[in-house]
Amino acid sequence: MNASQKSDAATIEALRIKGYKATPQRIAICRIALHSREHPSALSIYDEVKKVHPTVSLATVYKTLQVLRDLDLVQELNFPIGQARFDSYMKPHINLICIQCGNITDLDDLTTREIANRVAAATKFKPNGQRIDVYGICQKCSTTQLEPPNALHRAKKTLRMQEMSKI
Amino acid sequence: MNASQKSDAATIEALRIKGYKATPQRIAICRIALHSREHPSALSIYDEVKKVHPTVSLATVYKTLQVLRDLDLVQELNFPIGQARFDSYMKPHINLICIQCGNITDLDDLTTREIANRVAAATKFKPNGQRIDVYGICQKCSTTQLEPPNALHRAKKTLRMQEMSKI
DNA sequence: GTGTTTGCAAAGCATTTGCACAAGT
DNA sequence: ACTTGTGCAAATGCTTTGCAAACAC
Repeated sequence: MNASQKSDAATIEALRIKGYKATPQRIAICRIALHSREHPSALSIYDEVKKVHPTVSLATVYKTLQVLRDLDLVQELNFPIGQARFDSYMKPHINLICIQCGNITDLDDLTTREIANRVAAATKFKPNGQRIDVYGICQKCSTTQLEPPNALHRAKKTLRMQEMSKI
Repeated sequence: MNASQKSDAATIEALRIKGYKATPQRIAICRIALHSREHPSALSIYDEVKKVHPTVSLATVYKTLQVLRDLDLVQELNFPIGQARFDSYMKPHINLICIQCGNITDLDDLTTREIANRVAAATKFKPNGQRIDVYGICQKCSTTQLEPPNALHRAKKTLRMQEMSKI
C-alpha cells in the first residue's frame, strides 16, 4: 500500500464514521484539500479534480468541503475579496498571508497554543477554536520586481481583483 | 465642543487629509463605524444611519466603509456565512467571537503585539497587519438556556462555526 | 466651477440549493 | 432496497458598479 492509498484509506474511514459515503469524487477532492499545502480555494480544487473526474461539478466540491468542515478536517478562511481558502492544518498556528500574491503559508508558533488558555484565564469566554492571520509581503514578492496585483486588499479606487493564485 | 463634535472633527480631518470630502452621510456612518463596540455589519450601520439620514443608501455605507479601510480606520472581518463585520480597534488584540450569538468582543492581550515580531524573527515574511480570532461561547450564552440562532452559524448539519482550528 | 459623492437600480461573484438520475453500502 | 451523492441549472445573499443628479470645496 503506497502513501496515497494509505491516506485514501484514512479519508474513507473518516467519512464513513460519520455516515458519509466514500465516493470517488469525494476521495479525489479530499486528496487535494487535505494534502495540499497551498490553501486551495474551492475553484482551484475543482480545476485539479477535473483532471481526474472531468464531469465533476463545482457544487460537489463545495458540498464536500462542507463535509470536511463537519469532520473538522479543514478550516475555511474568508477574506474581503476572492474565494475562501481551505486550510487542513488544524493545530493552532499562524497563517502568513501575502497581500501581494495571495499565497498562504502555515507557520508553527508554540505561543499560539497558549492563546486560548490566556483567554480562558482572563475572561468568562469558553474558547473552542482559533484563527491567527499575519498579513504582509512574502519573501518571494519582496525580492521580485513586480508581482501581479494583490488578491486580498481592495485598492482605493476599485481595482478589480484578478484571480488568486492557483494551487 | 462636546465629545461627539470632537470626534466628528477628527473624522473630517482624517477624510480631508486623503482628499475625501466630508459629507453628512460619511460623518454619520463614521460615528457608528468608528465609535461602536459592536463590530457592526454594513447592514446594521445602514439601519442606524437611516434614523438620521432616512434616504441614505446601503451602497453609500459600503463605499464609506471602503474609505475607512483605505484610511486604516477599520478592519473588515469576514466569516464563512453572514455579513462582514467591521472592527475599529486597530491595535493588535484578540477578537472573541461567540459562535452561539455572534457577538464579537475585543480583548487586549499584550502577547498579541509580539506576534508580528516573532514572525519577522523566524521567517523572511514582512508583516504589516494581523487578525486574531478566538471562537467559542460567550459568558452570556453559557449562562443562558438557549439563544436565538445566530448569524455565524449555518443552520444545517454543521452547527459549529468552522473558521477555526481545534485547540 | 470642478471634481466627488450620492442614491438608485442593475450587475457581479462566490456559494448554496432543488431536483432527477446515479451510485454506495 | 434504501439512502445518500452527483451534476446541472437556477437561486441566493452580500457587495460592487454605472450613471445622472446633487453636493463639497
